[in-house]
Amino acid sequence: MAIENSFTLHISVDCVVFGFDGEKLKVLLIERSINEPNELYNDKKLPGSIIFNNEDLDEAASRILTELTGLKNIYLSQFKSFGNPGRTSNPRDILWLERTTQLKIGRIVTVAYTALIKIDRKLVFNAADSSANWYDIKEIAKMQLAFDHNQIIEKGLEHIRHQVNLEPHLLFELLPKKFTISQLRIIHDVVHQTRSDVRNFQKKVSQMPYLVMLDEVEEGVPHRAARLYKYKRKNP
Amino acid sequence: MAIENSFTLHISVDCVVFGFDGEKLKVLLIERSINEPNELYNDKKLPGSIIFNNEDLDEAASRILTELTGLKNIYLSQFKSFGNPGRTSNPRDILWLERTTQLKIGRIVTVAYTALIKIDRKLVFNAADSSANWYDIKEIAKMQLAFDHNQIIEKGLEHIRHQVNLEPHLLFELLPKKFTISQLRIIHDVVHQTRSDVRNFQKKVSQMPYLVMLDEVEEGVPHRAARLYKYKRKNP
DNA sequence: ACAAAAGTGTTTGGAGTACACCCATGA
DNA sequence: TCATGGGTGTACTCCAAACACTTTTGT
Repeated sequence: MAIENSFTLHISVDCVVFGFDGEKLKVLLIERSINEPNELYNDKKLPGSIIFNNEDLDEAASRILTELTGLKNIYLSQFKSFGNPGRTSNPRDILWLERTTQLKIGRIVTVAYTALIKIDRKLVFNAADSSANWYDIKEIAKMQLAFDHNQIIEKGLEHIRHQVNLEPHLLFELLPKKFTISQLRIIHDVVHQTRSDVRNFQKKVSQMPYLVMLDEVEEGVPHRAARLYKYKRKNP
Repeated sequence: MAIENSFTLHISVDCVVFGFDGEKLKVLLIERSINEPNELYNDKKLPGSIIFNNEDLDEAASRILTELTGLKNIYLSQFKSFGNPGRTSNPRDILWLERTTQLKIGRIVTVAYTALIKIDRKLVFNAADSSANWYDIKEIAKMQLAFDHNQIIEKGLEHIRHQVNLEPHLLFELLPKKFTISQLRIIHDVVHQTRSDVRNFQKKVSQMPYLVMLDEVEEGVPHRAARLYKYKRKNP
C-alpha cells in the first residue's frame, strides 16, 4: 500500500486579500523575482507561507496577514485546499521554492483563505524580500501568476460572492469607516457583478438597522457632497 | 524561523457521507476498536485515509468512497480543512494511528469532503478491518467520535445546507431513483430544518422542469399510494 | 367504516424591479 | 450657468406563506 513519502510533503497557507479602491475590486499580490545567470523572471504570487509547527491553519493565515500589513483582526475565511501533485511542477516555481525555503520540496498542499481589508493610504506592506501591490481583479485574469494562484484567486472570488450573499455586512470590511451609499452600492455591484438601480438600492439599505447616518458629508468632491454613513455592529 | 518538522506531518482526507432512509438524515461511520491488554475501546470514525503520493485531494476522496462502497460517480464536495495541532492528541487516537498506519505520526491535517449517496439495501460496505453503519445525525451529536470528527460532521452538515440552497437538485442524490413528492419534501425539510406546507411544496416542485411524473405509484403502503417521480438531468 | 396519507386553489403581504425628475455643490 | 453626481416615490409583478377539505386505499 503506497503511503505518501512524508519527507517531501509540506502544507502552506495562501491568502487572497481583497480590497476596494472606490471603483474596482483589487487583490494583493507579492512581487517574486529570481536573478540567476540563466534564470531571470519577475512575476507575482499570493501572500502565503509554509505552516509552522504547532500552528493551526487559521493562525497561520492570521500570521501571514499581520506580518504583511501590521493589522490584526482582519476578516479571514478558509475556502478551499489545493493539493494537485502537479501544482508545484513548473520549473520556475521549483527554483523559487529551493531558493527561498532551503527545503527539499516534493509536494505542497495549500489551504487557501480569503481576507477582506480596507485599502488605506496609511497601509504599509512589509513583504519579507519583495514588495506587495494591489491589482485589479480583471487584470489578474490576464496575468500568469506563480503556481496555481490564478485558479486560487478565481475560487476565492466565488467564495466571497457566496459569503456576501449570506452575510451582506461583510461588504463593510472593504469600505472605509465612513462611506457613502454610492460607495456601498458600487462595491456591492462589483462583487455581485450587477448594476443596481440607485433608488431601489437606497430603499434596501434604508432597511438595514446596522447602517447609521452621520451628520457629515464627504469633502473635496466637485459636485454635491454625499452623506456619510457608518456601520454599527449588532452587539457592541 | 521555525519551519514545521515534515517528518511527522501527514495529510488525510475524511468523508462525511450523508444518506437518507426515508425519515432521517444519516451519516456513515466506521467502527474502530482496539483490543490491547490495557486498552480496550470501541468507537466510531469517519471514513478516511492518508493521501497517497501523486494523488490529488479529490482523487483521494473518490478512492475512499469507492473502496468503501464499490460505487463510482458519487457526488463529492470539499468543504474545509482541519489542521489544529491538537486534533490528534487524544491518547486513544494516537494509539490507534500507530497500530494502523505503522508510521510515526506527529500531526495530521485533514481535508474534509461531503458525499451524498442513496441508501440502498443492496449496498455492501467493504471497510478494511471493521464495519460501517449508518447513524442518525442527531444521535451522532451525542456520541464521542474519534479525533475531531464530531466537529467535522457538524461543519459538513452546514456545508450541504448551503450547497442544497444553491443547487436544490442535489437532494436527488439522496433519494432513490423513483420517489414520491412526500419523500422529496421530507428530505428537503430534514436538510433545511424546516416544516414545509404540503400544498406550497407541491406548487414549488411542479415548476421544476427536471422532475418528471411517472405512470407508477408506490406499493405496499397501508393507505392511498402516492405517485412516483424521477429526476431528469438537464443535459442527458 | 375508519384510519392514514395523497392531492388540490385561493388569498394576502412583502420584496424586488422598473422608471424620471429636481437638488446641491464646485468649477 | 453648467456639469456632475445626490437624493427621492410610485406602480407593477412575482414569490412565499397561510390556510381546509375531498380522495384513495388498505385494514
